[in-house]
Amino acid sequence: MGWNQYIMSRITKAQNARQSSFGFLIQVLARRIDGVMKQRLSEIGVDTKIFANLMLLNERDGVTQSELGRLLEFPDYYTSRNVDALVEAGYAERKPDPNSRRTVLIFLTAKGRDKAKELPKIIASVNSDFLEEFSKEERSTVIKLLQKAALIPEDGDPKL
Amino acid sequence: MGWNQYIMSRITKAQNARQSSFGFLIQVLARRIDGVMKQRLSEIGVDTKIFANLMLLNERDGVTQSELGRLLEFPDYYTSRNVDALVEAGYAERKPDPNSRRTVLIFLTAKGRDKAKELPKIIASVNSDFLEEFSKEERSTVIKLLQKAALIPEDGDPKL
DNA sequence: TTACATTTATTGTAATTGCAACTATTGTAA
DNA sequence: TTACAATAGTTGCAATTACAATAAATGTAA
Repeated sequence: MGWNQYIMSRITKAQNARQSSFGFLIQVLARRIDGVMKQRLSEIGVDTKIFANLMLLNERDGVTQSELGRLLEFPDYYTSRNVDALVEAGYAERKPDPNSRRTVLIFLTAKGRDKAKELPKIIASVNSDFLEEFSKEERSTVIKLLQKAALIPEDGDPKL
Repeated sequence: MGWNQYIMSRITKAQNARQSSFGFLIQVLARRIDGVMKQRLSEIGVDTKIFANLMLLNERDGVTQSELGRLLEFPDYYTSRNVDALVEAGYAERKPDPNSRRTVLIFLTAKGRDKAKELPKIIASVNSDFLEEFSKEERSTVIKLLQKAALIPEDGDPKL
C-alpha cells in the first residue's frame, strides 16, 4: 500500500467512525432540521422558540407553566421567557390557577389556536424532506428505534 | 364515551403525533445527548464547542479553516472563534498556507493530539448510554437509517 | 493590465441563552 | 402554631451565538 493510500485509508476509517456515531448523526440531523424548520416557520411568521410551546399548548391547554416546561424538557427560565413571547404575540395568556396562587395556567387565545393549526403541515413537510427516500416500513422502523433511544414507549409518556 | 375519556383520547392522540415525529424525536435526543456530552467532556476539561473540532482535526490534520467549518457544517464566524479557543487552549495552531496567503491551515499540537485520544471512549460511552437496550442488529439499523436521512452514504462523504 | 466578483477570515455589536439569585407561595414536620 | 424546606416563577447579568460589515487575497473576464 502506497503512502497516499495509507493516509486515505486512515482518514476514511476515522471519518467512518465519526459518521457511524449515533450522537454525531443525531447532532448533524438536529442542526439541519432546525435550519429548515426555522426557514419554514419564518414564512408564517412564527419564531422557533414559540413553535414547540404552541404545539404543546394546542394538545394540552391550561397546563401550568412549569408543567409546560417539563413536558418540553425546557428549563424554567426558558419557559418563562417563551411564555412572555407567546403572550406578547397574542398567542397565549396567563391565567391565575384557582388551586394555587403561585402557579399560573397558560391558555391559547383564538389567534394562538389558529396559528397552531398551520403547524402540522409544516412539520409533515419537513419530516418528509428528510425521510423522502424512506419506505413506509423504514419510516416506522426509524421512529420506533428513536423512541426507544429516547425511552418513549410506543403508547405513552416519556419515562424521564 | 364520557367527556373525560374524550379529552384524554384527544390528548393522547396529539401527544402520539408529536412523539412520532421524526423531527421532534431528533430534537429531544439531540438536547439530551448534548447535555450528557457536556457533562462527560467537562470531566476531562474539554469545552463542547472545542470537541467537534478536535475530533475532526485528529482525522484530518492541516485542513484550511474554512474546510474545517464546512466539514463540521459550522458557519465561518463560528469556526473562526472555535479555532481561537483551540489555539488559546494550546490544542492547535494556525499556520500559513504555502499555496495561498488568505487561507490558514490548522494543525493539532502534541497536546491537542493527546487530548483527542481521550475523546473516543467518551463518545462510545455516551452512545451506549442511549443505545443500552439495543441489540447489535438494532444499532446497525438505526445508524444506517440515520445516515440515509443525513444523506451520508455508508462509504463516503455527505452529499450536502 | 484593469475592473469586478468571489472567497477566506475576522470582528463589532445585537440578540439569545444560561446561571444564579431572588420573591412569593405552599408543603411538612415538630 | 412556628420554623424550615421545597416549589413556581421571574429577572439581572455574564457568557455565548448570530448577523452583518469589513478587510485582504484571489479568481475571472474584458
